[in-house]
Amino acid sequence: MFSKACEYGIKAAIFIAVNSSEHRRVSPKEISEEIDSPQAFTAKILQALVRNDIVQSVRGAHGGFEIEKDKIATTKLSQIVFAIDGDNIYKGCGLGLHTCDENHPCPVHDKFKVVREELREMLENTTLEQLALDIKSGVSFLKI
Amino acid sequence: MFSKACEYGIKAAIFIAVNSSEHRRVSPKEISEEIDSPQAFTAKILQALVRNDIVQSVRGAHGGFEIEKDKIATTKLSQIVFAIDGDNIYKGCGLGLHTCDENHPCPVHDKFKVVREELREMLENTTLEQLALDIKSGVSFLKI
DNA sequence: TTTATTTCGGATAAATTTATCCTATTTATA
DNA sequence: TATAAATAGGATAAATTTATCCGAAATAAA
Repeated sequence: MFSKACEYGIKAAIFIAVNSSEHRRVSPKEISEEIDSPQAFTAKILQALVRNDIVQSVRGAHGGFEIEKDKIATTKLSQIVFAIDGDNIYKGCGLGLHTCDENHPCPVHDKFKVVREELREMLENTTLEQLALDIKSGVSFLKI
Repeated sequence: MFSKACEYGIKAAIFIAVNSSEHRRVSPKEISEEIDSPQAFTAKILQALVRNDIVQSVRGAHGGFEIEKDKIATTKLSQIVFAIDGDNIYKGCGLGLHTCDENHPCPVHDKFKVVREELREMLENTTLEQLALDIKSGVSFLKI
């Protein structure tokens, strides 16, 4: 469904959010350990999140990654997915046609529309804050 | 969402179904032209569909690919997807956790469940016949 | 100002997916 | 039985995704 990069990106953002809410910056090393992902690759994905203004980075000693408090509440899952995988997952044609719309639908266009719409809504209605809260309270998990 | 291989496989199966319903066998060349896919790669995918007993092949002169009439009506989209991509798309964890269930959910487990369920239902309730009929009547399209 | 710490970013490698090529095998028919 | 027409399948290549490595740049603190 999502690329590995996107899976790591989502989990990393959640972990950063959890720690930022407790005023702790975290390093790629810490992040990759907590979300069980390759460190250098995760660092690349973090760069993408920084460029897309989803995560803040602080270079140098005592640096690390963090997310502003307001952003934790306002950032949607869709923004993270978009920053890494683009919007093809909930916008593109299910069978890869270049043009696929009501006038020129692929064979699964109508049936797919429902699923894609459900996915889009889910991504747009889920905030980093909600996901981080469940991790903090031990209701959900980032690895294993 | 689906792999390229899976997209080609679905479109190929629909095209074969359309032609089989008119008692015509089709070749990989014809198929790849009609669904706009690379011929040799498509041929590989057809082999997989044959091995999974979704499509029949007839070797030698006047051979080609076909689908038995009953199978057109009973084959579900889910079977084609399963034969090529497996069931990870609607069974696996959205964030790639090895274990992800009610007892040990990933952060998006509950929210994802709805989408995955919708997808699974769609794939299991859509038959090749339905898709082929829309192509025959010019309501939907296999390329462009 | 030097040093230690930390992210940034380019180069490269490994793995997987997508795609091509060529020969073997099968089958109908002349 | 020979030939032509087809699919099967192995080997290989190209493209993309995933992953690693290392030096450059930035920053806090000694």
